[in-house]
Amino acid sequence: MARRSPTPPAPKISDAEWTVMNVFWQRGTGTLAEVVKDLEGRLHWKPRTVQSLIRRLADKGALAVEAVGREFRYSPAVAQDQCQHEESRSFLDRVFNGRLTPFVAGLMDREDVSQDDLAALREVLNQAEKKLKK
Amino acid sequence: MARRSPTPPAPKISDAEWTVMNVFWQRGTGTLAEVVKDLEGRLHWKPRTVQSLIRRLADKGALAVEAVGREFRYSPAVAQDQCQHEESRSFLDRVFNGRLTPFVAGLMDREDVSQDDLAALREVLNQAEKKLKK
DNA sequence: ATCCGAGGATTACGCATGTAATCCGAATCG
DNA sequence: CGATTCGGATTACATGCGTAATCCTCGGAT
Repeated sequence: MARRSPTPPAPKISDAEWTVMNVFWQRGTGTLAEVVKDLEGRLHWKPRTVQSLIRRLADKGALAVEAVGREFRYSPAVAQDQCQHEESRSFLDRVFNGRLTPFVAGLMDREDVSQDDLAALREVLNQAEKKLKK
Repeated sequence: MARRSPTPPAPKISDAEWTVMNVFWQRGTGTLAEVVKDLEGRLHWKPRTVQSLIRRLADKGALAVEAVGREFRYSPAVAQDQCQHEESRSFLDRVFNGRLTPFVAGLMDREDVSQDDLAALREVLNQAEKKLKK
């Protein structure tokens, strides 16, 4: 499996920060209060904690900040795809020596996958094959 | 995709520690010197660094220690499969909201996959399907 | 007997992370 | 107007991590 060299690497996002970025990628944009709202229930985090994470993300350039009146509105400054891909690569390299197949096989072995998932995966493989042939 | 509940969770292994554990899982067992030898060239690490990592892994129960004369011989105390699976789960949950298909699709989209890999993956899917039916 | 070198034990040290608290100023509620 | 509240800025603080250095001791080379 070969690598292509894409855009410059996105900032490194920590575990907790991923939780926050996921909210932004889903909403597109948001204020502190909105994000806190989105997270509450699922998470025990105090608003201060969320604010800290947002700040760190802004500092490392993962979130863009726009002043709106008294407060700030944040939006993702990095593409979800790219971050996901970089994480995927580093995960595969670290844990599976870079190889995708053993990863998938391991999951299939230890978890139950639905027929639907299987079908979706087959379709993904077909698309990949088509791309290859082109 | 459902989860099964397996054995008690393995100790959490950091990035650098994965590098070391991979060596042990491959060799089966090893002394400090052996591991240092295995790593040199690929890595800039000083032997002291390797020793620190081994110690931490032993402390957290990922390596078993057996005294052999003056030195120690270490071996994995946790199964590679299990660690890989736990990492896989936490990675998928964090980055892909737990879903395997988008992960695979993303990789296929941004990297080139060989025919061989595609075939191997199809085979994995077939096995999973067979398991499902049973 | 002596010195050296390898390993183990202990210690280091700066940066990242998770998880906030405190301080401050503006808007808001009464 | 005074008190409360909310967001931003600054600060906190234990723990983990990456990456070693020091110190000590034993077994081997000279």
